[in-house]
Amino acid sequence: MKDPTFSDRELDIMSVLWRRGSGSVSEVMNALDDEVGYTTVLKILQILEKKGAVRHEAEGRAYRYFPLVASEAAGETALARIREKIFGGSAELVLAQLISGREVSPEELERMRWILDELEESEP
Amino acid sequence: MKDPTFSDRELDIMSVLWRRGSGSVSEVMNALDDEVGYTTVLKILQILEKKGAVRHEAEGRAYRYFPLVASEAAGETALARIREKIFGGSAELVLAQLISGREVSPEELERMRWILDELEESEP
DNA sequence: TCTTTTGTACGAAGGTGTTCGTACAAGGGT
DNA sequence: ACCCTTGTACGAACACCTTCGTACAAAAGA
Repeated sequence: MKDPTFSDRELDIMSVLWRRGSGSVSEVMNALDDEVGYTTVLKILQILEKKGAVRHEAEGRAYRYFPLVASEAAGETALARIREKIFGGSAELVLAQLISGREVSPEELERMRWILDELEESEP
Repeated sequence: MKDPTFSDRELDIMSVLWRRGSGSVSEVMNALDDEVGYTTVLKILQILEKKGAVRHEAEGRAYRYFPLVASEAAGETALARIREKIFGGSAELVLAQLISGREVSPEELERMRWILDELEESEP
């Protein structure tokens, strides 16, 4: 699946699968923030399956769904679009927006510096 | 307009207005990457106007459209969603994805460090 | 065994996004 | 005066997303 993109509800459901690793229909339904009917969740999982974003295995009488698209791949696509269309292609502006208006712990800040350090080492 | 979100084509068009500051229908149409009919662009601008995302002024016989929603506001909404749903709420992971697989110039890297430095100063 | 529960499959309805055709108005050029 | 260009307005068509009702199957409980 190239350049994976997801609609709002699809993303909600993929998000559950990424967090938990897998999920039955009822597990996913209960993990969602909004109240969504059982058959609605099932339907969207079937749509995601047709798209190649998830697969399922039988588990007793029910199905267990697994993500096939990695969250990083979805993140790359989504982030690239935002950077390009909203921030004029500037990664700095994305970073600025990312940390503005939220408290970032010193530990997290440390780790973010570290990420930048690593980049510098690999690419001199 | 609270928590501004835009569909694909709407975002394309807002992006043009953000970059250029304003645009007539034909200016926007020509600035788009895809080939889109004149009346399609007009229609979407009218929809954006009804939503309160743009306004227009008469300019001769034509209209000139101006963005009312700031790109930062759209960016905040979009980025928050991605961080939450795709990266499990982690800003570090967003940063990691942001710089992975693209060359980042030393100057840009410097400026990104500087953004983190500034945050530390303001929030000790 | 009969009923209830738990599950999948599928179709239909309603909403939104996207596209363009067509209609119509105003100016410019000849 | 008459067309051609350039512009807005609007409706219709089509696709996709989201939701759920209904149908049906299988297992569990009475």
